[in-house]
Amino acid sequence: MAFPTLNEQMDLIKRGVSEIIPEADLVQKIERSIKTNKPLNVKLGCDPSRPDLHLGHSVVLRKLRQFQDLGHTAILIVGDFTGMIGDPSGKSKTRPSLTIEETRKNGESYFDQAKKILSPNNITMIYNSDWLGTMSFADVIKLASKYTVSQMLEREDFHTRFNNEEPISLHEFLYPLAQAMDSVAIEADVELGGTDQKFNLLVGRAIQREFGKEAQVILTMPILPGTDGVEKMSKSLDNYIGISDSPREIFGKTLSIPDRLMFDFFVLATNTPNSELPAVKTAIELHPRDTKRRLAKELVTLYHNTEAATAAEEEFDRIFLKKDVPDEIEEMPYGTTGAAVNILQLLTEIQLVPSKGEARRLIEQGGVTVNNEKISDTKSDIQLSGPMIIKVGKRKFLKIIPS
RNA sequence: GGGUAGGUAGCGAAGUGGUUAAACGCAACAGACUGUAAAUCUGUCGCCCUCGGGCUUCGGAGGUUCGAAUCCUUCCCUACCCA
Repeated sequence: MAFPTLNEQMDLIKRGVSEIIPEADLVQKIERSIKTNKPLNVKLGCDPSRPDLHLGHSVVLRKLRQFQDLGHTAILIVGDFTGMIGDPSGKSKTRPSLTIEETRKNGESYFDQAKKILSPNNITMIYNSDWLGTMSFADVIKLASKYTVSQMLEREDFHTRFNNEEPISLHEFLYPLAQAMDSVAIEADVELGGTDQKFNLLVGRAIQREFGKEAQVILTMPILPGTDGVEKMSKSLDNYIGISDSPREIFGKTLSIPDRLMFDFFVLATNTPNSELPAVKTAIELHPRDTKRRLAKELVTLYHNTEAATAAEEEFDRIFLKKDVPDEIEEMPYGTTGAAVNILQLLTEIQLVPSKGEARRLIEQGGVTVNNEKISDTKSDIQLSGPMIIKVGKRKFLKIIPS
């Protein structure tokens, strides 16, 4: 097959990237690849500690996909071994370690989800226990001898934690080295990662050289902020848009991002062509609401389809503009017909609200309706006369069915 | 092994005997408004209860006191310095 020209490749590769280190090496590698008709090995290590993928992960996966589209080979490394360490990059705390079984299981699920973004044609998935698992303690000592403590402390989070007198476990120093061994093992030409991975990726270059290999080029992508607009998108902060979320959720959550984040989302998380990006920027200024809707629809389309996107938008309007109810509501059998239940008891028993105190607050704040009627008294009793729709806040719905 | 400084609500961070269920910031939630689950404004943000109040929280356990997150003892955890 013929590769696109250098310029075409670089245009696509450079979209949205934070850094390419060093860019000249990348150019050289691509030129050679074109000349010899040999694809580059593009490495992405996936962190199997969190099994659910969201748009944050998609940024770098999408970059990998772009390399695939250019004809290169994607090598997805499931860090089943490094998962036992738990990558502490960008974290202020040591991560909990996983067992190899857990990381394997998460790796499978990661791959399943990544398939929504990656092409199945030119991809290899490998577990790094393949090579890390066969290293002896002597091998590890030898590997560890190739890096110094001061070099490790150059990494920002280590540095900060050290200065703040926070704990750094010894095994955390092994993580970058282990990840570097991955690059040695698969002879990576390029390794992708978030900007928080920069240090680890650079160690890969150094260790590849130590092992007499050509050093990889590193390509870092910006970290996508979460829906709160403050923290990095992550499941534990519940500020994420999952790629397996329902159309309704993707649409709604997207509309909840702050306006200033819109452009980054377009660049990093959608297929909007480079040529259209300037127009998008203008549109954000002129019609922020419509542009955010467009973003939301594009994201739904990406992970579902166009029809789902249209439906999600219609449903959104129905729920939030017309204050109507969604057309599909979760149902739950509850109580017996004819019985009367106190509203606080009802809300906590169906678990729409964690405590009666919170239920009381919500009612006082006017956030609870039953069959579209606002409940204003916390002492109200609800007559269970048939299926009833309970709404709490803006977006929690449940239909209860008395027996 | 010795010494010192720490461990406060989802996070960050005040508070060193009593109007402290615990300032403030972030995040979250509700309402109003709008251009959207944006922005802004208001309110909420330990549990229970009807207002009023009751109960349990500040690493764990015990103690002093009318009264402790705040003082003492002991245990656990972290960092730093010395050996």
